[in-house]
Amino acid sequence: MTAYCKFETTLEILIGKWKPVILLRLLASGTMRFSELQRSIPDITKKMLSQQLKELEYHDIVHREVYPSIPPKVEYSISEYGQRLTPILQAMNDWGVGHLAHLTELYGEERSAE
Amino acid sequence: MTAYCKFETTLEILIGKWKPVILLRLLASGTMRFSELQRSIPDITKKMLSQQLKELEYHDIVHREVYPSIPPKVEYSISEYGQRLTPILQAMNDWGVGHLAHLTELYGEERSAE
DNA sequence: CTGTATCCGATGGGATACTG
DNA sequence: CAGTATCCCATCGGATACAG
Repeated sequence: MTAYCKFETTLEILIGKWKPVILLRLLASGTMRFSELQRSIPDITKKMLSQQLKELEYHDIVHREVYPSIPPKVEYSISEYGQRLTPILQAMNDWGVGHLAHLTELYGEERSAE
Repeated sequence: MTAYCKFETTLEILIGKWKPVILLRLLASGTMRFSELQRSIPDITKKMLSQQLKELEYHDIVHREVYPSIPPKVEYSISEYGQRLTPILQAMNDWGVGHLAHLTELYGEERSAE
């Protein structure tokens, strides 16, 4: 019974202003350094990037590889386990694309951005 | 290009403390009155129920049917368009259930609720 | 380079009272 | 019955400075 009410769990893990774009970048590029991610997401601050990555890492969706060199080098990637999320992300993306069109139908072009 | 980065859209529509449980109730029961929904979700306030329903209605996921009687009667249901979300909700639910088990594997029983 | 700490304003959601 | 209005607090996220 309670086992059938857990899509909030998925939602909670994906919630966070920058998690979607971080996931998208990592899915597209495979592996990225901290600074690469930061450069590829112009408006994100180090604090938020670090925080959101840490949460994704806790949930084993993102893998963090540290190279103990000077200067430090840290690489992020989608973990093997995290790959299992990609069909859902893809489905959500497809629905989102269609939905923006649907909103335009309903309310017209000018309000579709709401 | 930009058309491929819209799963945030889906996320935004589903975000809201009570939307998942509202959707679940409506999916299970088909059609429910405002007061039925409120009774079936013990801790929700009228303000939040009304607000979250209004947002779901704006996105054409929930249908609102008003019966102009005294006392007023309003029934809510998942719209036809909204049905197209259910495979995603189901997929998210399944992933969520599996993920809670995964967290238990990773961190043990006592931390799986985090 | 890869972060953490602090402060602070914006937003989300709860309690309560009021209304058509 | 089915909401809305108001106030208030907790959490989230941005700016900036500091650190290993």
